[in-house]
Amino acid sequence: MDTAQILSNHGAQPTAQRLALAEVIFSRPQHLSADDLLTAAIAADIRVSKATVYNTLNLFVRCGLVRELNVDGERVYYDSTMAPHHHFFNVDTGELTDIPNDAVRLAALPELPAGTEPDSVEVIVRVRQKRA
Amino acid sequence: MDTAQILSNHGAQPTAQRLALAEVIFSRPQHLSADDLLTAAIAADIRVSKATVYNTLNLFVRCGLVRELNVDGERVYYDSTMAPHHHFFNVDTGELTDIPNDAVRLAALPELPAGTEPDSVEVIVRVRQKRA
DNA sequence: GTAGTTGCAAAGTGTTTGCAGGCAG
DNA sequence: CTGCCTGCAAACACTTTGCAACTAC
Repeated sequence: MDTAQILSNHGAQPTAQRLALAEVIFSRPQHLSADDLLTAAIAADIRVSKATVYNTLNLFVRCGLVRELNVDGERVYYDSTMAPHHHFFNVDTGELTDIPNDAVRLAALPELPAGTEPDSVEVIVRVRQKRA
Repeated sequence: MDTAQILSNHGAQPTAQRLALAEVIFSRPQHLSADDLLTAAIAADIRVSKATVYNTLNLFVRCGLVRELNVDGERVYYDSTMAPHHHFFNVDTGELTDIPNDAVRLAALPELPAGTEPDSVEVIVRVRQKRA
């Protein structure tokens, strides 16, 4: 299935910019900020504006194509992999790496707040540089 | 032990503003944004500026008196409880509630990235309003 | 005195938005 | 034609910073 099909199937109209950005995002599993994506897009000769990058990322999140990651208050990261998994966050370098889902086992979820249903579970393991 | 002692012991000079803000923060377990704290402080007739609220919260984080929470990209929340525990985040209402630490059990941590040591583990269980 | 703290306003960063022009169906 | 998309610049929200006045040891 090609990228245009994937976008359509998720309810996102496959415009030129969105297709090009999707190709960059889904070229490999990665964690990108909006600015990272804009930079990568420009490097790949994609003619796209900052506003469209932001609009597209928000759209992709709503469509379930990418996942939003909040690890530090500075900026939002977007994860090109929707498969459930968790993250290491190196607080010294800002580096984000994946933890396979099966490497983390949670006991049965505690009782949810009244009137709510589960949406997702995110585990962030913060690590720091080991000092020599 | 009084609040001034606690601040001193954590390496924070106990100034009038810091003491007053600490009283608000530690009056009960809660999750506050910087603006929440400023509002609460003003309501409590504490004469303090926005800059000092931000400086104080950052200081308290560095001193290990409060914990920073990143749940949505909008703003940072500060948790008045240092004891290890996790959080429910209601994506519809923005409400944050605690999950007791023992309600979540993690399997042994996966191998950390080379050259790093563990810092902390944060589990966020996102929930949404159950539609009627 | 000296070093650290405060308040104000200005600056900074990341993100969103209003609007005119463009493109697609 | 009509509705959605794009780009630009301006607006925005949150947070940090420069600096002068102040406070505490």
